[in-house]
Amino acid sequence: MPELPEVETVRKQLAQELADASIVGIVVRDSRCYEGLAWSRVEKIVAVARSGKYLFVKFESGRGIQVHLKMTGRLILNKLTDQQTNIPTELDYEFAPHTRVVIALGDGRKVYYWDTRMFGYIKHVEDIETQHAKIKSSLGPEPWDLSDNDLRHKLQRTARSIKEAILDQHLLSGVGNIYANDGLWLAGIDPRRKANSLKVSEVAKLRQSLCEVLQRGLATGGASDNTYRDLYGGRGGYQNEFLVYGRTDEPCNKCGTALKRIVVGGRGTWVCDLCQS
DNA sequence: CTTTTTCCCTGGACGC
DNA sequence: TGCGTCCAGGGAAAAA
Repeated sequence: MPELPEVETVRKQLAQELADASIVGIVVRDSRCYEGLAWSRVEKIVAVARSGKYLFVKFESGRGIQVHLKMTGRLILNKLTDQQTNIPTELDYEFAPHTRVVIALGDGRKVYYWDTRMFGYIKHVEDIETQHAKIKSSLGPEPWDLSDNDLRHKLQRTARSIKEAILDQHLLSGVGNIYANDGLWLAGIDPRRKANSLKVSEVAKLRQSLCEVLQRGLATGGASDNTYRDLYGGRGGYQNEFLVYGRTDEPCNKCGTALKRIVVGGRGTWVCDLCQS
């Protein structure tokens, strides 16, 4: 599932590949993955931005597209040649059964929106800056963009579990199930604890831990345990170093105790009974 | 305002 | 082998 590190990985790749590029057409193969009016004109791309798990591709005209990959979405670039990279283009997304939207670029390249479960979408908007601002204002800050004290105040206002709280994009943005699980383990905090029961020192430790696991995700190109792939169809590396996520019955990295899978807020949750009490 | 519930989807896992 | 059932899960929207 694409979370902040995965989306940021794609954003960086898009920004590099689409600099000075233009879109000359969009073919919608499944309208459930596309919102907004259809259009056919040349749109020069001027920026690719991200807030939380949302992507914004901004056009010179002021228009743009908002993208959310949700659970299984991928943005895949088919290059005319791939001599600049060692990554083989083994998959042809032109004919892939789950390719939902095809974006044609002015130089002949194509960007494919691929999504099996179709929770994600591309949304075309007339005023991308206003749309970006609107989304951003509805999101909480990313873990490195607020102080320990600010986080503590936010957490004190809710009676939900700490895990549900940090997964709430209105409270904190960018953190999904993978990094929430690993961050809580790194901080030594039980995900079932009430958010407003955390001590000052625990809030600081949690924020620090979330920053750490997100940075690690960024450094490894994200987690490809499931369907996530980067812009070139490649895998990230974070799935090879999950701290607890998905590791049912495997030993805790700190104490060796078998990790357990529980359910918190309806989401799969992995804990070490000894290290997270 | 806060919290809960429902819904959107399909591939893969599982049971018989 | 094959069929039916269950489950994963981000976020919008409605309901409580």
